[in-house]
Amino acid sequence: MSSDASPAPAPVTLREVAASAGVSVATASKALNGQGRMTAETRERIRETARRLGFRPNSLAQSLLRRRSFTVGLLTNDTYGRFSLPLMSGVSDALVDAGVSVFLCNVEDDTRLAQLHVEAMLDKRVDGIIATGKRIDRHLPVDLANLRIPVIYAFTQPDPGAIAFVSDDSGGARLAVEHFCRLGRKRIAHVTGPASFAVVHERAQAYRDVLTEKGLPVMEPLLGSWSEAWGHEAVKKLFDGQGKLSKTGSEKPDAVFCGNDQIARGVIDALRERGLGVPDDVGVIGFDNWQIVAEATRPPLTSVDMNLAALGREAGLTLLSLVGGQPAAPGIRKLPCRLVVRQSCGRPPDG
Amino acid sequence: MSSDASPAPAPVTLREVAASAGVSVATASKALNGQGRMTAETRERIRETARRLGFRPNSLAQSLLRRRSFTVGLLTNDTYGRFSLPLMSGVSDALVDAGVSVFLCNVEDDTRLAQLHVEAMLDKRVDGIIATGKRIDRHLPVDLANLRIPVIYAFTQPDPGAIAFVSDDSGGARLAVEHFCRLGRKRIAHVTGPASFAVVHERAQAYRDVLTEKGLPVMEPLLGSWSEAWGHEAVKKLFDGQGKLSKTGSEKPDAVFCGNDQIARGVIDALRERGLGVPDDVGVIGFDNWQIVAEATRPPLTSVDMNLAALGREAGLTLLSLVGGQPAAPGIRKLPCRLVVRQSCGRPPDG
DNA sequence: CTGAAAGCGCTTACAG
DNA sequence: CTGAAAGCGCTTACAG
Repeated sequence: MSSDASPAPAPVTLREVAASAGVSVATASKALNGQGRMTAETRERIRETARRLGFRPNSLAQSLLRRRSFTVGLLTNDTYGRFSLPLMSGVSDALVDAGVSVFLCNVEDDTRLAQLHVEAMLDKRVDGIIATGKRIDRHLPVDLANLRIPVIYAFTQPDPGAIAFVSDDSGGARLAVEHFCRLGRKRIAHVTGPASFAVVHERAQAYRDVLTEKGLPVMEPLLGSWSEAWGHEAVKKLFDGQGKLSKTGSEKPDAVFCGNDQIARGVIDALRERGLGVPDDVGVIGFDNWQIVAEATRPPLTSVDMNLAALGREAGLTLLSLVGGQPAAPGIRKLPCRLVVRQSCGRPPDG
Repeated sequence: MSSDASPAPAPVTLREVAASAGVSVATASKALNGQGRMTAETRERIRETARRLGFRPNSLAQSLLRRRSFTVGLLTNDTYGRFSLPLMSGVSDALVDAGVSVFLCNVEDDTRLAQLHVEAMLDKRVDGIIATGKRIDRHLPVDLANLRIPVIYAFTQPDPGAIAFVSDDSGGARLAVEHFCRLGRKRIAHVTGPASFAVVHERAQAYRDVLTEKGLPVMEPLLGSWSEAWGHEAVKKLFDGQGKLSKTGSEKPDAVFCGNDQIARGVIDALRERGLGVPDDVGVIGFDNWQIVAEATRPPLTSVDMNLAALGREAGLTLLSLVGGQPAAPGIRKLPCRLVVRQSCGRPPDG
């Protein structure tokens, strides 16, 4: 009972199991671990005794011997994290079945706090560390380069020579733009976030590449903030006054690929407010597939999903194999995004 | 280096420090822990040696002796959790300074998974457990009642006789409705979530109580889903046809208190679409203070904040004191909400 | 003032 | 086939 002040009964130890079964602790240990050689009856008797007493080995003692704590540290600065959360749950899922538990370390952007957490992890002899964050192009405020345990970076800026998993933003952007092309859209605009984000450039380049490949006009991407308000403003820029399509003169876009779902939401609302139909007049695709936003948008938003839970899984499994002594090549692994189709793009012309 | 296959150098042990300083491990231990009696020079020499070698005590060994692992388990089923996240970061912040690390256990609504995590926690000899979830009136899919370590419930249904922290939803609702009254609103409606949620009734009752106290007309709360779509629909019900105010006949509301921010967002959008101004014609208040929604709403949404980070802090500190052997009375502690005023309610009449 | 010994709970060679 | 011994890295009475 949580509120009961009575002294908690100590957990039963191997020594007690051994005594109760009339064997030595060594034999008891071997019986339970399937090690050594003994009669099947002895082994079964010991196992039965352990079961009866509710014996569970003290993981701290085991860790001390094995030099392996079956814990890992998960560092993140994405406190209110819509990015961290799926990633964390992916990591956790990948590890729980291996009996590995995850320490959650909220480091904010605070070097002192980050240092504190890293030291706590090291003191607790975690088997490895996963570093994650809220953007791919920023490093956590702490140096993880020369630890004596494996480190995996996921969705955050890695140290040189490290192993990192990130989403393939370029591929994700291609998915979106190619989807528009497949639907017969011809004048595709791109409204995205600030120039200070690496992904803004990466996605914009993919946008340009696809349009160039398809022989469609490329509009200069509109950079702004990651907000609905910017979505509204961008629609004003795109649909007021003369259009700015490089090849076709003054025609208005019939599709907008947005850098995130909030921008897309703003774009869709602004289009509706000026009497433009989505998807009939203009198709819209977002990025992040933030379910709660994408589904509330009218109509529900088609969006690029970065597969962050899968990314977390991969990071977790790779860390596990590193801890297990398997080698792994350093470098940045880009994991594919996927397009989640809802109703903001319409059907193919022949569909 | 994470990707380097060279054998990791073992961490330096107390034995090495002792050898290097020319003392016994016992003396070294005492020197570093400020225990025992020895000359100031000896102590300082040992400390200096430890510092020079980068000695950090193995927390696993210490835990084994002290019967205290300086870890706690945090169970949650709020995977994509906008509720869990601030709560978790509150817990983590409260504990990190005490050197206590937090195991993140994502149990979903899966009994097997929850059991697995609880056993892992017990095996790892966590000092205590914090159970949290996505709603106050649902129990996690696992029994935490008779563990031999303290358990604190936070924002989830507790076991009888346990210690729990929850938000004061009734008080939060009062805050909202009284704010409307203070601004001179007279016909205040309430649009909220499904009847299956306890908080729906608790908040609705507070809504009725305040209006009754103030002698204002009480409208029957409109129950629906926690979605923007329901916000739209509710506006239709409230503003189409004849009004349904019990005392004043057919007058339309001049204020809507919403059960969450998404409903509020839908209400505000719907009002604007029918040409009603917020806050001039109708004031709107939400619940949850989900920043990203509240700030994107036009105008930005006044909302009730459940202070979940503070709730997490309290839960963490209380667990700490329980672990430290302080007694604490069982029962449910309701922590106050706060009203975050933005622009959806207007200024007071004389403001 | 300092060190040898015992021990936390377990595992793993090594004897018998 | 089973057990005594040593040891993981540390701390804490207890001697000296």
